[in-house]
Amino acid sequence: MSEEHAHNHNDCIDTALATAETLCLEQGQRLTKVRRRALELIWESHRPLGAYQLLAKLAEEGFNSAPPTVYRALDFLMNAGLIHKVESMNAYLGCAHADKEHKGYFLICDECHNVMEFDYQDIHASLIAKAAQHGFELRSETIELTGLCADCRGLANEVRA
Amino acid sequence: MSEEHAHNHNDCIDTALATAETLCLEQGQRLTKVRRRALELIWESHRPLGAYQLLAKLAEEGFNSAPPTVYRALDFLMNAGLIHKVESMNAYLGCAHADKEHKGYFLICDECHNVMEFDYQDIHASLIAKAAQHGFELRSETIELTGLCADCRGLANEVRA
DNA sequence: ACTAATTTTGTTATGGTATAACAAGTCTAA
DNA sequence: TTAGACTTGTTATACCATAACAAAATTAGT
Ligand SMILES: [Zn+2]
Ligand SMILES: [Zn+2]
Ligand SMILES: [Zn+2]
Ligand SMILES: [Zn+2]
Repeated sequence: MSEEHAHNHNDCIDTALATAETLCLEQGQRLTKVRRRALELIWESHRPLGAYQLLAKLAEEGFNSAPPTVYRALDFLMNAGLIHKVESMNAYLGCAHADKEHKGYFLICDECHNVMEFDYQDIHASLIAKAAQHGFELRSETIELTGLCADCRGLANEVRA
Repeated sequence: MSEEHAHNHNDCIDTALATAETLCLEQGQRLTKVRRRALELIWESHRPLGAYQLLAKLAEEGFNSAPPTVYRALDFLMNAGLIHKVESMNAYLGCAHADKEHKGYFLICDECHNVMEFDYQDIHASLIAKAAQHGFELRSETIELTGLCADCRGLANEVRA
């Protein structure tokens, strides 16, 4: 995860939360305490967080501990475009580009479990074209790639050079 | 699902089972009764089948009705490359190209729930390249597209013309 | 401020997906 | 034939997600 490596992750969190505030304000959505805290907790790392892991963290802090609490927060955050669900992991990840309309394409490290979101217009266009060849009208895309990230390959320097 | 439309689906099943027999023989794997029947049941349609749906069908036919029965069969069939898991649906689909090394790329119809598997070397190459740009070594790909198939758009004729 | 409508949260219950752990049976090859 | 490997049976449990309805809080109109 070279882009995310050796960075001040507090910046990630601060930016994400500031973006969330702005977006919710613009769209007349309410970023309530539990929603805001859920988003912060998801952003604690670049690893996707399971719904029940999140629920446990929220419960520790005095929030209600029944599943609907966390799924409601997750639904809200997903609808607002502030997080993505990683289908292959049944887990949730903060979105770093919430202010731009986009699909979530993910690179998932099998070793450290960090996930990098990437955007790739070329692939998106290719997929639309490919689907059209089959008479298929594309609506949504789940693109989740796994493998080894740069750090886990020990190649961070070479690659970034 | 224009390619799959108006076809004799028994051919799909027969071909899939014959391929399974051959592959298992070649690889010294045992296609036992429950595994074989599970594969047939998954191939009953081009719609992915949930593990518990499959379990119910097997149970009706006198197979053991505990979850490990079905998950073991599914694990076997997936390892043998005879089926794929559709992650975004938590469901399993017969693979029509089990004899070729490939990734499963899927077009999933939101309306009729049929799934078409497609292969797309260009996209595969693009993804490897894109991953490499991030220092990432690709191991597996989950590509699941949803939308409307040709039949459900009522465009089968135009597209196939 | 008062009230009604809307949204959010609390609560209980249930359904759907998947695996751990260990025992028993079956197949295969020496 | 017997040991080892593989497969299946069985019980229990963990994890993921939603339905349904009640209560509380927020918002908007008066
Ligand atoms: Zn970060
Ligand atoms: Zn890694
Ligand atoms: Zn068919
Ligand atoms: Zn369709």
